[in-house]
Amino acid sequence: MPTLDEVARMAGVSRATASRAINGGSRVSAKAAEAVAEAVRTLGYTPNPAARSLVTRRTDSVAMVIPEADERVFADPFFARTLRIVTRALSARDLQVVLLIARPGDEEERLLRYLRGGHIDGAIVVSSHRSDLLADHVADLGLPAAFVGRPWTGAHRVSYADTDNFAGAREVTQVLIDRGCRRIGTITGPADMSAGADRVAGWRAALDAASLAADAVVEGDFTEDGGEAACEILLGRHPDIDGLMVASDLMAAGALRTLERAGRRVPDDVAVVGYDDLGIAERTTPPLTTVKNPIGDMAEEAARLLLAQLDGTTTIPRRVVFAPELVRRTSA
Amino acid sequence: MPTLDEVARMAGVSRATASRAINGGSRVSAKAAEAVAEAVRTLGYTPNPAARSLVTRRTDSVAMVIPEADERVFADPFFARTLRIVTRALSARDLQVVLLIARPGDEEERLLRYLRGGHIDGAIVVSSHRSDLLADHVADLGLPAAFVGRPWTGAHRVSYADTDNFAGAREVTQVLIDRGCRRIGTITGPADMSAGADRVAGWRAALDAASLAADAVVEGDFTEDGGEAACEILLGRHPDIDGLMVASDLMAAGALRTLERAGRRVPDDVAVVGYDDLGIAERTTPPLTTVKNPIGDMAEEAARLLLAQLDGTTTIPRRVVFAPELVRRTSA
DNA sequence: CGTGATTGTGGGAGCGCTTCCACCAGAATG
DNA sequence: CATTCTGGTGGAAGCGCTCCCACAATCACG
Repeated sequence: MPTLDEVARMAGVSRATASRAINGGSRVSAKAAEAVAEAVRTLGYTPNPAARSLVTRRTDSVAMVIPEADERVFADPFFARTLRIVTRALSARDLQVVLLIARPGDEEERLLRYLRGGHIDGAIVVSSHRSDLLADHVADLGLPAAFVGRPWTGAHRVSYADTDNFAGAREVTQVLIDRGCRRIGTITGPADMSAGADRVAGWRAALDAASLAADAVVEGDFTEDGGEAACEILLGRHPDIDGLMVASDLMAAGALRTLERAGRRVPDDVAVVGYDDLGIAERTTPPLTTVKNPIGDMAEEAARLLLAQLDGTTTIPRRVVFAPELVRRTSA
Repeated sequence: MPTLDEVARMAGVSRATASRAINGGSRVSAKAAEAVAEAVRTLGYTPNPAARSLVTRRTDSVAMVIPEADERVFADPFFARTLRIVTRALSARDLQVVLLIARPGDEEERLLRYLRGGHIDGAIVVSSHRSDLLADHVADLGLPAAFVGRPWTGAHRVSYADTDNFAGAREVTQVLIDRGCRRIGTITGPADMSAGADRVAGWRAALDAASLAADAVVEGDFTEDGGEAACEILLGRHPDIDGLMVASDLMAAGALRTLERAGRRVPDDVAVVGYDDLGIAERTTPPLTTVKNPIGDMAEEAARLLLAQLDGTTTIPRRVVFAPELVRRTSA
């Protein structure tokens, strides 16, 4: 590996000048700059990132933190999509994305050590569990960071991009009410996640406004199998259900399987709505009426929020909330 | 940020002893080790990775390289699954995974600069396009690396884990032959990917052995919409088809949609088999007879192959090929 | 009690880079 | 002609760490 010294020697300049020429090039004569460029080319020189980072105190890499048990992480297209978009947005600025999947509790200490250790300049965190205190920890560290989805705890101390899950859930539940459903149940997301909690709240608000009973509730886990099982329980407890708002399309796909097995026609016997619209909703039979979760916007915005902090443009926490959008198909 | 110097001073030892105590601890007295540990704890010391890396010439991080146009990357569950498994396997060894998604051609130069630049100790590459010369480049660099899936070019120069796509495709095509299909078409993967090419070859071999015509071929792109479109073309050209081997379940799901629209019953009019069995195959109607692509095994093995090189255990390229496994469902 | 091994320790060099600072030529100003 | 600026340059310090090496202390053994 060639070093800056060799480049400088070959170009006939000092190491200081060579360094200046390579970074930005202000205060360097055209002649010197050209000689350095030439030397870099012939030597195939690449600056040693460790040495550079040691003095600049920047690493030009950013962590993408996913505090989930990793079995769940990629079953949901949510994470993959977020990861892809964040990666693209950041690599446009020559930042590398370091992937950190940490089981909560278990590996939290190790995760924090990593975040604190100067490996990375900032972090994008996809986290909204009640139990994890990542937002507080990150705020304590003073680490530039942006959250995708409102963190359950410490939300006011960090920047985040979110969508209005409450409004989205209320709106899609209203679709059920408008088509005449009178006994409307829900399969929720995990109760310890902000998206889960907000969506039940939206469901409940719609029912309350229509003076309908809001007691047919079963908690799911955002997986397809979980939706299938939850729907069975729900059907057992409330056989008279004629409408079902499921907190994610993946769970809704599972619920549809249960309904079919139970001989309930969708939407005639039971109308079903989902949430997310990440592709799976159009492939179910029947295709799901759902709410578009603008995760593309959220992920991009989170990247922007992080970049603003890295640039030092701003240091006060900002929140950006995107509106969800109703998507009508045939399941309700 | 506390430095090693401060730790050493607080522990009442030299910087050298403190360093030894922190790494491994051989040739350090119990008393000194304890004093250092105590100082580390109270100071909240974390070694500066840049400084350490500068002298050890290791970074303890590994690149996961995905040379695909990123729109395609996460539509297929293949990448997400691979990524998850590799990440888990490597983080068990305290290696961080840096995600590199590079559009081929376009950003190849930048990718190679990154790989060469000392940012990472090794790479896991998911690549098997004819056009990319990553295997050769990586071999030229002498960078420890392992490929998931046989690279199209330079395969003999690098370690890789693969599955026998030829055998798998032949076997699943035989299912069609055995059930009495006599006019068997295929929707292939991209012709410039080794998995795509191997699977058509397997299909062809099965038909040749049974003395059946092997001319009903349309190229697909491993996406659901692509499968749908390819199936339309195929049906137009060869309306007499009674069997269809599709090179991926995702494409097969699209093909099933086309068949349904065309009024062909599956499997009675046209029997269909897919490839991959990554979850989607059980959700189609009817569920797909397919071949299990052992990507979990492949990803884990690739991680192992890389670790072996990082440990210096071995330097000669090794290949590991996993057997595919037939999964019978109702589509054929 | 001398010799040689063994264990623990600290001094110091040096990894490759950026950046501060002193310097110098030459242009612009009084 | 003396003076202030400039733009351009190189010397040298120092980022925080590991590890080589010299050295001291302890031990085993004849």
